[in-house]
Amino acid sequence: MKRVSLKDIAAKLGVSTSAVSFVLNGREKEMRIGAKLAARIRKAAHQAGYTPHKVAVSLRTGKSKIVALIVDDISGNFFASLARTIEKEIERHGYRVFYCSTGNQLAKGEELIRLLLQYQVDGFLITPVPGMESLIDSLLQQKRPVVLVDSYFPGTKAPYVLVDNRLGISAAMKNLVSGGYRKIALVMNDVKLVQMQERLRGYKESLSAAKIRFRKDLILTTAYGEPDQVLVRNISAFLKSQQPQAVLFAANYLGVHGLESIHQLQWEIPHDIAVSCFDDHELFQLYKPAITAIEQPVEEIGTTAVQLLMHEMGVESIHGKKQITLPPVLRERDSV
Amino acid sequence: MKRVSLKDIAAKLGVSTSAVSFVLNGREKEMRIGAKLAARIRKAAHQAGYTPHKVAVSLRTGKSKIVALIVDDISGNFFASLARTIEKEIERHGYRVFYCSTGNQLAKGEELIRLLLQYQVDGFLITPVPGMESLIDSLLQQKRPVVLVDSYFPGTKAPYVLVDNRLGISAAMKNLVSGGYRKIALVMNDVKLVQMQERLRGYKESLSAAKIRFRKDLILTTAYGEPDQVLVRNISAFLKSQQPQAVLFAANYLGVHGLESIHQLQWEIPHDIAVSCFDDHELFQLYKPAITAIEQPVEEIGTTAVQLLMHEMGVESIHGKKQITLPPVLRERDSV
DNA sequence: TTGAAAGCGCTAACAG
DNA sequence: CTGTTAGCGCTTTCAA
Repeated sequence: MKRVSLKDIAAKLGVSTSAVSFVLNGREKEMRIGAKLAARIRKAAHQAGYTPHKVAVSLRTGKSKIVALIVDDISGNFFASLARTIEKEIERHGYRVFYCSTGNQLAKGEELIRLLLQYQVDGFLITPVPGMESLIDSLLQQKRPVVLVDSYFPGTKAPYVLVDNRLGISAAMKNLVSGGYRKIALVMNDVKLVQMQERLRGYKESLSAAKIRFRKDLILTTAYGEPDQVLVRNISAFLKSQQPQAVLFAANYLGVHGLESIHQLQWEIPHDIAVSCFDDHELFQLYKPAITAIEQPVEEIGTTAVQLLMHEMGVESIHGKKQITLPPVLRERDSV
Repeated sequence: MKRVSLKDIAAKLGVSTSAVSFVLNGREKEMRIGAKLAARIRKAAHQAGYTPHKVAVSLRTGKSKIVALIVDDISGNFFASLARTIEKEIERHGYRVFYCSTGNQLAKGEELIRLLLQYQVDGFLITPVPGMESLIDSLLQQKRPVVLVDSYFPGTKAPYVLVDNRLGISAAMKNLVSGGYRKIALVMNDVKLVQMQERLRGYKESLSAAKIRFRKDLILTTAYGEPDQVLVRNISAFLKSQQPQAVLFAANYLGVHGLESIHQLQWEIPHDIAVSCFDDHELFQLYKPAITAIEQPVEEIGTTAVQLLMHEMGVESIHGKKQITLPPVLRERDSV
């Protein structure tokens, strides 16, 4: 039982393939094909169970109706929710999503993009990592539709959408300060991404707004990618030596491991130390006590990213800014 | 700046496209093309930055070097780890993975498979859900390479790989029984999948092995997909009315929510109730007390699945059984 | 040893 | 109003 092709059904009806093609693409007016012929074609196609051969269409048109979502870690928490809303949103526009992860390796990112280009993907949704800058620029130069998600490069021309990192940290800090905490530590990582810088900036600004002196030794910068064990140990040592009244984790994986550190130190939350974290995590609601966190508006990020991309691909035009930051939500719980 | 095509480089060298094609595919011997010509061709292709047009190749050969991984929930925990190992393993064989989720809707699964077939994917890795049976059978009939992961249909001809569910539950039960618990409740769900049945069977067998009478009222069967709130409430009510000495959760999401129920009841683990769970979760290590769980050998499942699929695709031949169950690992922690 | 040529299935310019 | 035809870029058979 072979596939039925356009040609097959054209032959059966004794009409030309082009007639069939146009009708089936709903463009019969352009060819001014008679209504009864159109009906016959549609009926025959349906009866034969015809479905277009996407690969052939793609080869012919240079389009694939596929967009790629490239993240650095497909098993991450943020990705999981993002993927879902993006998929749903993209489907509404008749596209499909191809998920890819670079596993935090730049080389793999390049390779991946080359490959995706070979597969004729129509657009890219990318959560950029350091060093990807030139790659993305070259995509831009080739006029490929690209939208950056969750981060961006300063000065980039690419549209992007991400949470307002500074605002998020400010909200968390305000919450801490109004709780009476003044010796507030920050645990961040050394990833050279805008969002980390913004979070640090938010921290500093909040301190000065609260007239608290900034102390460099209250900041721990961990190496990204170091083994969990080491991370936990480092955070423990840091907290032990600094004895802060409160600690703000600048990423959810830092918070998750930080909790472990605090547990090892046998400190009670919030009695011995208050805890707050940027980016929420399933665990934080369930933890005893529940951990206060800043939640990213993942859904909104997803839908906005798709909208921007559709605009870039000329599918749907939107007005207004193409570089967007969205407000986060402070989830006050029991750890402060 | 246009793509360079095979033809371009053939034209530049004044040779035929077929010569170029054969050389670039490393099949020059078959055509017995001269070594110096081959070298020239390779050099020119490299200089021109030639990369084959995958879509054209796919159209011509009917192959795409893409394998689809279809799961019901892409944001699930199990998927995350599975995806990573599968991706790594598949790449070793020169293939790519296309991740897809059906969102637990059968209709979407069908649609998805049709689509993937249109894109010429070469093989399928599927975590089956009830009702998918006929879909998978039809794939099998079309001689499409398919490997089932994490579940299977009784009597299916398709190769599959999954954890030994019965063994896992037995290990957990033995652990519980040897801890002196005799009134052991089981919280499961109503999904009509082999693995749930196997878990139930493991539970019953373990009871009789320990000479404990099976009591139907010690089993709670929750509706899959009911809202979290409801689930938590149901588990609370169940535990409260049955007052078991220990509870075994048959899936990790049940465990996670069960923990919440226990917390609401203000019961102390393991003092008031011992807890064990099938399928580990990040949370269980961090929870206080840490929760004993049966860990699935996800990596092994992934690599085995890929191996089986490669065999099905005729890429690599393996011997031995094609329907495989792998032993789980009991992670003893503090909740028993 | 090499090259010409026939398509894979579809679209779209062009000619009736 | 409708049909012919020329490819998209590549593989592979067949002839030279």
